[in-house]
Amino acid sequence: MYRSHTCGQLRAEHIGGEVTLCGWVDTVRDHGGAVFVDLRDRYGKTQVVFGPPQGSELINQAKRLKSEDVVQAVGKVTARPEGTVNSSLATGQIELRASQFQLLNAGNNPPFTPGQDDLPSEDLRLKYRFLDLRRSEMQRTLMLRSQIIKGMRDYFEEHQFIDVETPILGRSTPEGARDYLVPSRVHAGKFYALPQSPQLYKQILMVAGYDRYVQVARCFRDEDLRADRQPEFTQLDMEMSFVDAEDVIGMIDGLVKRLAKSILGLDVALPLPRMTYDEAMERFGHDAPDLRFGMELIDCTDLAAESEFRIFRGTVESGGKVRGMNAAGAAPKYSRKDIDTLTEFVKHDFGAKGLAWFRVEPDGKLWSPIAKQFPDELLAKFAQRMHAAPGDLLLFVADSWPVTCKALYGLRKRLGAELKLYDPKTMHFSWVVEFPMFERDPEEDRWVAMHHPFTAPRKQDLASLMSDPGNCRAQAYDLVINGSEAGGGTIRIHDRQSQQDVFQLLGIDENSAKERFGFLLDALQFGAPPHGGIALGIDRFVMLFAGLDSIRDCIAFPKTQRATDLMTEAPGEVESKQLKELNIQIVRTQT
RNA sequence: GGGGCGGUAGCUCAAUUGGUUAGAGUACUGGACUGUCGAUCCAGUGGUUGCGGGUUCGAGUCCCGUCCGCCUCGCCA
Repeated sequence: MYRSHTCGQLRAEHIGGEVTLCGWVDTVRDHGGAVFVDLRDRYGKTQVVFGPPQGSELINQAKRLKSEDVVQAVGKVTARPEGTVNSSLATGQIELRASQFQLLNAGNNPPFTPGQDDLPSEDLRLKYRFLDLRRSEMQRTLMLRSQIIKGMRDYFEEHQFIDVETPILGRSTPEGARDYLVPSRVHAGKFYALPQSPQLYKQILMVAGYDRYVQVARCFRDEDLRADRQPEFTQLDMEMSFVDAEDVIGMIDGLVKRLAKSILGLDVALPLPRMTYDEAMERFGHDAPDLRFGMELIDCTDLAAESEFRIFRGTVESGGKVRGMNAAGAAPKYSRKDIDTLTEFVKHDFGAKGLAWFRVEPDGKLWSPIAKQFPDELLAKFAQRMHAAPGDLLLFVADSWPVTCKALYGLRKRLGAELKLYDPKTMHFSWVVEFPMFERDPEEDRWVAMHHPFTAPRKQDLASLMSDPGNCRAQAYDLVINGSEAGGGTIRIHDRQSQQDVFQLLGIDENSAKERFGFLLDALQFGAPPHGGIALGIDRFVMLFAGLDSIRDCIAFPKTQRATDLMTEAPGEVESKQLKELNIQIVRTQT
C-alpha cells in the first residue's frame, strides 16, 4: 500500500498517528528552516511540514520539490500550533510532520498547473487534459456526473427496469442525423453505422417482453457542434410496455424530483408543469422555452392590420404575423445604437427583415421613429395589448410565422440574460407535449418526421393521419430544463399497418421499408405490446445541474467544435494496409 | 456552407487608433529567511507577436490568404 490515508481525510482525531500520504505537490512554501508543502489528491489537500526537529538533509530535499511532483510522505499527524490553523481547509486543524518522503515522479514544470487562478485557454486544457482534469472544478463535475448516473440507475432498478446493452455496430437508417459509418472488412463495400440512439433495439426488447428497459447509452451523430452538442454523447435511454404518455412522464417526474433533492437539495413540486407545443410556440416562439422568466410573445397581427405602416400592413396582407414582446423597464437601458445592434442580430441570425420598436414615455404614450405612421388610438391599443408601462421597451417582428418565432425566441433569450431577468442558480423543470407528427421539408418538398418515424399520433388524430398529416399531433413529450431540451420521448406505433402508413407518408416505399425496417415490421406483426419511452441527455443534465455553460466541461475527454480530440489528435490517418483490407480508397478532392 | 470574436514570454493579459530596445503579473532559475498557507524579500532568464504573403521610410497594429480555438445561423429524425 502506497498510502494509509487520502489528502482530504485527516482530522484532529488522527493526531498522534503515523500515516503515509500520496499526492501531487500543490504549492511549496520554503522558509529556509522549514518547508511547507500542500499535498493534493482528489479528496483534498493536506499540509506537510518538513523541518526541525528533523535533520536538515530532509529539508534540503524538500526544498527541491516543485509543482505537480508526485510524492509519498511518511510522518506523524500533529495539531497545528496555535494561530496557524487554516479554517479554509478541511484538514486545516492538522498537519503532517514528515519524517521521510519519496519523489514518486517529477512534475517537470507542466504548461499549466491545476491551481493557477487564470484558467488557460480551452485548446490548451484539451491538449493537456490530464492536467485540466486535476483541477478541483473538473473533479467536482465528474463526481457530480457519477452521482447523477448512479441516482438514475438506482431509481430505475427500484422500478423493476432491466439494464440491457444494445449494439454499437448497427445499420445506417435513412432518416435523421448524419451517421458515423464503420466500414466492414468482411463485407467489402458495406458499412455499419454507430447508433444515433438505441431506438429500434429498445422497441424490439418491448416486443420481446422486457417490459421495462433502461440503458446508459452512448450515441453518435455526425452533425455540427455547439456549446451543448457533442458528436458522441450519453443518454439515459428507457422504454416501457403497456404505458401511455402519462405513465412515462410520471416515471420521469419521479426521477427529476429525486435527483433535484439528492443532488441540489431542491424540493420540486409534482407533477411538473406542461404545455403543448402549439402553446410553447405561441407564447415563447420555441419548443423548449426558458420558463425562469416571463416576457412572453404577444400577437398583434390584428392591430397591425389596422395600421398604415407599410411593413406591418404588408406582412399581414401576405399572410405573415406581427408579434412582439415587452422588455419591461428596458427603455432607459437600450440606446438607439443598442437597438440597432438588436436589429442586426435578428436580421442576421434569424433572417428577420427588421425590428420595430416603441419606447413607452412617462405619460404612457408610445414613441418611436415610426410612431407617426400610427394613429394615436391605434398606438393606445398596442400599448394596452402589450401591457405597456412607462419605461418599457416594446419590440416587434413582422414576418412569416417561423421567422417571428425564431427571431423573438432569440431576442427573448438574449434580453433575458442581458436584463438579468432570472437568477442563474434557479432550476425550472417542465414538459412540452403534443408535438406535430410531421413537418414539411421545403428543400425536398416532402414530409419528415419531427421526432422519428416510429412515433404514434394522438388517438384522436389517427383517422386523419393520411388525409391531413400536417395537423396531426404526436404522443410526444420533451423534458425542458431552463430552456434546454434535456430529454425527449414518444409513445411508439405498435401495429404494423400504422407503421407502414407513416413510412408511406414519409416517402419510404414498401420495398425500402421492408429492406431497412423489415425486422421492425415483423416484430410489430408478431405480438408487439403498446409501448413508449424516453431518452434523457445525461451530458446536458450534468451541465444544467452543475450550472455550467459548456457540455465539454461535463465530459472527461470531449471533442472540439471541429470534432477533433486535441489530446490524441483523433481523427488520424490510417495505414494503407488498413484501407486495403477494408476495400477503401481515399479520394483527394482538389479545390 | 455563412456570420462574429480571439491567437503577443511556459501561463494569463497589456502595448497611445502605424513610430524608439514589445511590457506587467504569475511560473521558471539563483540567493535570503523556522510557522507559512496565493508566504515574503532580492536578483535574473525568458519573444519567429499562430503561419505565409502584401502595403509602408517603418507593421503586434493596416490589407489578402491560411491554420487553430470559441460563439452562432444553417444542420442536429
